[in-house]
Amino acid sequence: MSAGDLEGAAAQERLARLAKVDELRARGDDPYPTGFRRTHTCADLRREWDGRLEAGATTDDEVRVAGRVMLLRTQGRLVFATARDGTGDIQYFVSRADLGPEAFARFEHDVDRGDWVGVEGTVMKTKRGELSVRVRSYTVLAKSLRPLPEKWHGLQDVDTRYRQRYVDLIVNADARRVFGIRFAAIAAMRDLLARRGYVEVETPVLQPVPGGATARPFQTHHNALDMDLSLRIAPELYLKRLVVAGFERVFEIARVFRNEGISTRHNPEFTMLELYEAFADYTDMMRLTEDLLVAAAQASVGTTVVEWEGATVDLTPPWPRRTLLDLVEEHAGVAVHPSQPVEELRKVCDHLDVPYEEPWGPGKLVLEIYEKTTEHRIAGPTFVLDYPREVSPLARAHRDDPTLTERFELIVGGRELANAFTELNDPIEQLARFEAQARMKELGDVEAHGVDTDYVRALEYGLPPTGGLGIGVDRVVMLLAGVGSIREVILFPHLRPEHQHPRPEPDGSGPR
RNA sequence: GGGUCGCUAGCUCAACUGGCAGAGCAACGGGCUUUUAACCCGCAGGUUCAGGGUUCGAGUCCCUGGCGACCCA
Repeated sequence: MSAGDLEGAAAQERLARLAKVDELRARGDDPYPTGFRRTHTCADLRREWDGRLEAGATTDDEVRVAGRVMLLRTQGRLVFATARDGTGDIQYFVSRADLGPEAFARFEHDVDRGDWVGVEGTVMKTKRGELSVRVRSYTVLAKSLRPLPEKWHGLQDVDTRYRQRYVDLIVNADARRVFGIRFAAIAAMRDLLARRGYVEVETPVLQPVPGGATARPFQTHHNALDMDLSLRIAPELYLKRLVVAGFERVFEIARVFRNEGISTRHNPEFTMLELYEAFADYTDMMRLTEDLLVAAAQASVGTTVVEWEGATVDLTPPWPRRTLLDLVEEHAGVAVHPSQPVEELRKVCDHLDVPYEEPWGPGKLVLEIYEKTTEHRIAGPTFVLDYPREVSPLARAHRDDPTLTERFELIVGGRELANAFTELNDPIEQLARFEAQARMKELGDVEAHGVDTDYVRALEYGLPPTGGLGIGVDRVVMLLAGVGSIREVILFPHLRPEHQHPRPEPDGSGPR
């Protein structure tokens, strides 16, 4: 990699560090050696010695540790360096008396903040009580060429934080905290499902008929087969094929792709936990949702009461269960039902200032009224039950009302965190639902569900009664970490290209 | 898609109503044997996001564009 992105002082500094690389090599020291055998991590050192050494104590305990130099304090013939590894940090106590004048001068000159440095020495505690390694010899393990951001304020520029997440993670403890929560939450959910006998599976990302959600897919092309494929918008239809196959409990932590705008709530690729359980229905899925989120919260933040977007969210179960229609009546002040004629519902929309489109049937109109007037006001956690059948092409009709489905969404802070239903397992009805979606697609709905005839064929072999659940992992992590933007919980979020200078048009008018 | 705000040294930020582009950290040179964002002295570092315009004079005002943040749809 060239330094084409560096100018001025930064380029100068990089050249100075490259000169140090050359000097190391000239002396026979590899600035990028093959390895370093360490005896302890920083956490090991603190665990074994921190409690039993007094300030000023020295030992003969030999250790080898390695870390990135995060802070350097030189004090005449002493250097104090704070080094950090994956477990924590430790101070290197570097003394001219211990190293000898030549090696000491080399250390002062060679080592910059940001370098990876391994040391060999003895464990001690300074007069001020800081556990340290008294360094007898050191090895540069990886010479850094670029300076780290300011040591106190860290890296603040959000654009750079996302583009160079590695730097963000080096210098910003809060970024490390957020991703620690993410990894712990995912591990906890995976563990809980494994303990309950769920099998983790992998299903196709490249799909000929993207299904399982209403969303625009990314299109791609397989050259050898000369066929168009889509990146999956959900793993749902493949996971249910596996339930047909006899896997009674399956799940996948699936990266899915939706060709939509980018915002604080949307990234074009995000992570869903989807699971299916034979002989369960959506009420079982509610209990499982509670169990999963409580496990994730306890494992990652140690509590089920969290602060999010200025509100306190109490995840202690059970969570309220409210029907969508009741909630609309409560928040919009109108009783609606998908059995009403379209004309009546359009009048309600006009009254509530909810825009609608010509092809929408009563179910879609009811959903739109809910989303525009009610959903964002639900603090939650609340299970919103019984969505209209017209907008739920994969969910089983409600046992008490055929215009509705046995489906819920979990809403917290006005946002959908999970979506679940008693699965539709009647192949004839599924085909009819697909065909209704296909008609919507013909009328211009780019998000309408495609007809997956192989999925219908699978259903014809018999899908047992099944409950299914999808959890928006990124949004759950946002909740647990208390952050407002999905970009804060995705390691490498999508951004526009970094360097894009306007290219003058031939007529001189510039880009549009 | 619309609106508001932002972009100044590698990083974090100043620069009043249009009037000499600055500080701290980092770097570089020097001092300092118990520091914790160490400290002290010195030195260097700029296409003020890009392009155009107004003006005696633009970081600052206007226009176009880029990137980002926030709000709305």
